[in-house]
Amino acid sequence: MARPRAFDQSTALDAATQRFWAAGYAATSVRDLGESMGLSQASVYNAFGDKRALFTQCLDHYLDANMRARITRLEPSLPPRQAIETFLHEIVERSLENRLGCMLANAAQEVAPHDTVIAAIIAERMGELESFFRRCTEAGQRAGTIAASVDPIATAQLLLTTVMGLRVLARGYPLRDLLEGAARQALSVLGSPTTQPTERNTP
Amino acid sequence: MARPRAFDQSTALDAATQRFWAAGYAATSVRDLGESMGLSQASVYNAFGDKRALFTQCLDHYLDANMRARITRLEPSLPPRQAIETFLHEIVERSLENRLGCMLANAAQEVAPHDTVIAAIIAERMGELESFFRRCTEAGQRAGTIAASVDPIATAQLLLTTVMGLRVLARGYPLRDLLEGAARQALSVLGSPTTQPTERNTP
DNA sequence: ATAATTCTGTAGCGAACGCTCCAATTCAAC
DNA sequence: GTTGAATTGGAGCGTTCGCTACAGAATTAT
Repeated sequence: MARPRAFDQSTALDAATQRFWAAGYAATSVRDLGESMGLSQASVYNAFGDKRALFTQCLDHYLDANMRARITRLEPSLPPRQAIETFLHEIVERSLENRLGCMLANAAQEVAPHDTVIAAIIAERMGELESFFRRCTEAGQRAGTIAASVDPIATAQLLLTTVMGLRVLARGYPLRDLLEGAARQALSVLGSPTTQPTERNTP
Repeated sequence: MARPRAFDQSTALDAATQRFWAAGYAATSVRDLGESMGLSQASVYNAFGDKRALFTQCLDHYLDANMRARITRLEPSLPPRQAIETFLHEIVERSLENRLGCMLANAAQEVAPHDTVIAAIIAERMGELESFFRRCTEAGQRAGTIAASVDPIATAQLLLTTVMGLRVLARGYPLRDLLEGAARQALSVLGSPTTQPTERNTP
């Protein structure tokens, strides 16, 4: 009983996400977003609300498609220690492919201090990543691949911090050697594997 | 033979730095900066050039007054391992005092990808911090307070990454327990002290 | 076909942006 | 005291900002 949308909502959200990811919130105008999505400004507002509402949708979209997808892909399919290692290695590779960094880290720095709603989203998602690292650490200890002496909570906290730090370096100091060295050293807190070696690509 | 400035250049730079630090580059207008400095727009442009030039001066000013000052204060006055530990503890404390995070990390994320000159400044300063951590690690090994088995380069890379990560978390997930746990775990890669205990505040 | 309802592009709103011009003011040098 | 160079505040330049009003196009229920 009404005219249907001439564009795909999810595709448009992808395009907008890419823009926000690359340029940040303040430096991206609604005109830029419309151009990326192939829409007029009116359609943007009609379909997504105002700029801030669109940003939160993009942030959720990004986190579902990247961080959460990575967790749900790695956690059930790999031994816990390898899941942690692969997560970090993938972050390093993605960080070297482009210098966009992580939209979560970018948003945490630019938007969170001035927007309590978005800050809550960010804190929740960071907690989600921290929990993933803690679950994997504890599972690795039960499996004997991670030293029983390490503190799973502090380890998860360090790994979360490391991921965020890597994402900052990806934007400001993007050297492969640096990112790989930091990731390798962070993983060293898991201790030597006690049953089977799970290290990869470490000369 | 000319009218002198009615304001102190350094004081004004402090005020501008605070503004940029809190709100970022794009979200701070020259009118905001003038208001913070107590100057009209014309005086701002006359004394500091355009907005971008002012930002680079603020960034340098911030880094000299914070990061570099911290290094030059700690490195000569503390044993190397304690210098590293104190550096991280101070970062945690500063991060909990306010949620401004680190202007270096903020700039790396917001400005560096779109400005090669500022990107070069940022990379150089990050290298400076990395070098500090490496020097301290090597000195600690010579002094016997840091395990000889650790890799000083990778350790410095991890510590740099940790500092950047802590600064992101300070803005998006500012929990004392999280920051302290991450810092403690990062310091654990230095190994157990072999001569005298230098740990502090670890229950 | 007609009516009802939603989408789309254009145009434009007021406000804020970075930046500049200019007359008035101020103070060291002479 | 006069001169001259630099600083100052205010007005305003053109542009872009987030957002909206509105008329026409497009589609389904009747």
